[in-house]
Amino acid sequence: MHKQGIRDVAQLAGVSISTVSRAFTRPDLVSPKTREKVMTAANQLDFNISRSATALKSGQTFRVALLMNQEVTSWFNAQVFAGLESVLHAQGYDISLFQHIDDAKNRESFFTDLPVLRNVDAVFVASFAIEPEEVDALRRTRVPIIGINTPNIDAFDASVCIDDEGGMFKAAQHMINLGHKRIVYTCSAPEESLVSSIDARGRGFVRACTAAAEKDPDLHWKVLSVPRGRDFADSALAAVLSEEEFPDAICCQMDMMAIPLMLKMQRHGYYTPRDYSIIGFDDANYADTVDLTTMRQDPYAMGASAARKGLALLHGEELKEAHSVIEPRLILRGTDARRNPDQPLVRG
Amino acid sequence: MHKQGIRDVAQLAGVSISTVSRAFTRPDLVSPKTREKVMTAANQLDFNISRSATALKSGQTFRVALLMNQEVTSWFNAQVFAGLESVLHAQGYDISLFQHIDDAKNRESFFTDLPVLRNVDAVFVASFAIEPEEVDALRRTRVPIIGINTPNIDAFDASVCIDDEGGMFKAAQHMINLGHKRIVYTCSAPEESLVSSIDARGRGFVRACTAAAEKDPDLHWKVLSVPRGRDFADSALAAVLSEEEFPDAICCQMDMMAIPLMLKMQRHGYYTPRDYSIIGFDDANYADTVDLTTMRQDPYAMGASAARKGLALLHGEELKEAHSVIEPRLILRGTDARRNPDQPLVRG
DNA sequence: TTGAAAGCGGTACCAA
DNA sequence: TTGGTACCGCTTTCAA
Repeated sequence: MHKQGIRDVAQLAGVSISTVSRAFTRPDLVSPKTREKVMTAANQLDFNISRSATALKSGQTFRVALLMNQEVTSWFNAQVFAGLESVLHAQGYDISLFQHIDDAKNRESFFTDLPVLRNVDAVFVASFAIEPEEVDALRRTRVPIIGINTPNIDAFDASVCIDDEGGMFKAAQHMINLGHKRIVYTCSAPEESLVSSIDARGRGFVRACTAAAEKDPDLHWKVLSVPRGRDFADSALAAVLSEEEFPDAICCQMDMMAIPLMLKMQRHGYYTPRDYSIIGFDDANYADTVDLTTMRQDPYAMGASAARKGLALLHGEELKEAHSVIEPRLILRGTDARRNPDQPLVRG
Repeated sequence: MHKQGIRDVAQLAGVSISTVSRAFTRPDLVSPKTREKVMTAANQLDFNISRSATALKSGQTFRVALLMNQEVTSWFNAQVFAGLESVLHAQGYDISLFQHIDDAKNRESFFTDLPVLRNVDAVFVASFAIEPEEVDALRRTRVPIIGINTPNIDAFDASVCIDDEGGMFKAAQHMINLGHKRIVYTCSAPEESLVSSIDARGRGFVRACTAAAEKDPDLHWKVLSVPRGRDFADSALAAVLSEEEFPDAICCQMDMMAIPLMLKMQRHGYYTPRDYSIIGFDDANYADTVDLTTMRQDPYAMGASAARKGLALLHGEELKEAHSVIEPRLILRGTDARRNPDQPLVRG
């Protein structure tokens, strides 16, 4: 039994191929009984409209590209992907995924070969900055380019970003307000090759602490930067434990840093909130389980929002708000406590 | 400036469109200097071969479907997706994702509308069983159907599964061998509508315990089943804590259950491995951080393997081994310890 | 090595 | 409301 095409259906139903096409795409233009005949025939022959043919004819590709750092499997990337998917799949779009764009080789080959040229209807960029010349390359696709948590937004037709700097400013301010005097910020060092959206968080921390330290000479703060990589949490743990004085508050660049840190700190005798306060960023997996106070962002919602903007753009609509900035929200849980000023700082 | 097509390139390069086509797809059939001319022209006009047109002409769709339970964002699903993606993307295939097939409505509409009919080159099914009539529906697509951790494999052209039952048998046996006498299995209850691959794990537990209890009358075991859903870990915690006697060993259906359990148990004064042993299943996120002894499976590798099988199948190749079963591996970490027979069981 | 031309499976305009 | 038909952009056979 051969593959059945639109003309087989037309023949079986005793109508023209135009009518078959309309029965699928504009059913309202076909009389009910004709439509019925067509659908019966189609069902009988296991026929369905070919997306490739529709795409070719329409000039659309029904495909978008998603560029990301590292793996899809990370919490942030998976959420963004799922958010995009939730609105795009329903509209008949596939997502063509380009992972590990932070790898210099991938990046180079992506932007020179530009496999997306004439092959996607929109490009989404998640959480890293693209260079001016890469922007130029992307522009050649002549499709909307939408940023999600991208450090610079001017290169994009639209964007959805959280206020990384403001969020970490709030987190640090919260620690300051609790009376903490020795505050550290643990983070993975920015990479020279790639500006990532989370690098702005450090600036928020520094800004809050600088301002507070001016008014309060007893307040000390420090940035503990460790290499990005598999074991960055262990590196951060080592960095904290080898400080001259144990901090009474830790601001973490992200929950994936904060959670291992607080868990492993226990093994060294430090308990939160008894001995120190700790605040994360993201409200990622297990943050609620370990009762971590953190700054919440919702990458799923950001992905969905970006997808809606992209869709609007490629339908030629004007966006009311092309660039959205979302404020992360302080989620108070159990790892922050007011410092008792009479109690000396704990030592290991 | 209008969109540039193959004939614009042909004209600019002073060749025919056939030559342009060949320059891209069969460069070896074109003389070097002609190819050079074509590529220069193509680059100048931002031209690239259209995947839609290639797809239409070739009869392939360059798209596969992936059906899954629940969200892509869960550890297992994200890993499987990434594994598939890692081999399929490189070969020019997109993945069309169908999530939440466990939802009765989605499931119904998917199998009756069958949107994948004539629109994918292969179908992958992750971690749930499909009904005989659903198999029939899928068969109408006339494309290879590949299972990943599917309870029944006979419906599939190929499959990659782990031995869920055998793995949990090993886990339980390990607890038994450590001398534990009150062993519980915590799990989320199977759903009536959907057979999931993890439901086999309970059988492995029961089999190991039944055999051991026959030889050792002091050995007691029990299955603690809680409703599937958002707070299944809290339900399991409650179930364990409200047992008449606190167990000395806990086998968990999955790490996502074991990790919250061991963490929250601490708040109630129970520490592992001091007071009880606990073993998970999956080796998922944070299992290493919390030092959880567990059974490892590698869904990323399974996805990649399934993808390779699917590709082979749709190229018409014979598979050496259509159905693979992978044994999960016991990863010994810090949450299991030999029970001291002289020490009475702890009480809360 | 290159070119001409027939389709792949639809869509949509124009006519009836 | 329905049918005829010219494409959409590429691949591929056949001929030159």
